[in-house]
Amino acid sequence: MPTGARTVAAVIGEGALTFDLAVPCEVFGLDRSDLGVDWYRFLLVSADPSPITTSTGFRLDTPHRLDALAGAGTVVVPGWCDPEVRPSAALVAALTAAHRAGARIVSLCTGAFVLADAGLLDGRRATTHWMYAERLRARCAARVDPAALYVQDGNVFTSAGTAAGIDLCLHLVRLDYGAEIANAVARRLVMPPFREGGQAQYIDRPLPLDPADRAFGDLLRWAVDHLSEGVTVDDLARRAAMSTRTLGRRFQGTVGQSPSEWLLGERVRLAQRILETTGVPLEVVAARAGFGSAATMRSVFARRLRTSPRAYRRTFRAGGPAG
DNA sequence: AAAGGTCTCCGCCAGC
DNA sequence: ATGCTGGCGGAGACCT
Repeated sequence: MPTGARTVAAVIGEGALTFDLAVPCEVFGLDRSDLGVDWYRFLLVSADPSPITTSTGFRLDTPHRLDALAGAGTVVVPGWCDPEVRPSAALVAALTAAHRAGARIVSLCTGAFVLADAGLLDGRRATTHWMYAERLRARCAARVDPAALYVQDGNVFTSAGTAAGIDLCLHLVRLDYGAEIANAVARRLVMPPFREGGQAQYIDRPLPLDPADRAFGDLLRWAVDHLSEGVTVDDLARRAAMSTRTLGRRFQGTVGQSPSEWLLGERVRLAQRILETTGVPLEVVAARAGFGSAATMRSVFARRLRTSPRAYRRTFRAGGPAG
């Protein structure tokens, strides 16, 4: 591992959004030596002459300048004041140099526009706050996914609106220190270690009380109530009296996921609850959550939670580290 | 651990 | 025309 790999630099500028800039400070910048691992070295970097004035109006004197990016293993760009304010040539140069040197480049919310202007998103999958997705598409050659909470494409990471930045930062911790440490940090932040569903569920919808939507809600409730019976996509379609083709489209439009993706997420969520609250054998947990077998549940946990059912139970059953 | 079988997704297109 | 629907089939994910 190259030197400085555990160094995280967050770059802010005039008008920095205070919540966004606080996210990397909180996740990477606090002393967490009590977790028993060598924690990150965190640098708050200003791209503009310091002190800068934040979006909230208070002034912030940052200890580092752009040259600090050179040694960082991870560079985070929190939400920028306004996507129309273009990053300076010096910032673009520092970012591209860091990327060339192998650093992970991370944006939170509208920070994605800075990455776009640096040419780092071209040809990649990316996301940003859903209100800005169209503008980001127009700005660069990225495949913008407005439904994701965060997207990793190689060593370029982007996340959706403000709070999703926490999800992404926890994802980075998970990559660096593993699921248990990431979960411990999540508990400290009083955050779920892994949020299901993407930002589609937070996007404003004009007709929330549409009868069709209510019927859809009933369908989802029915599915959740019958998870242990091994509900399939066909079952859902039959229940909803529509073809699987139409059901798939409705799901994508309403939930932001495919039916099976959603089903799997619900099974995982149920299994998590059973693991947290009972000591029943994993076979029984799998059956109750509607997985075909404990082996299937295990592989789904590995894929979606980056942990095993057993490890999950060990971490979250009764009395983990205090919040 | 690998392979064969099943399920799911999604673009396409025609029908209402 | 417009918009929703649903069958089809290949590709690929997923399960056993």
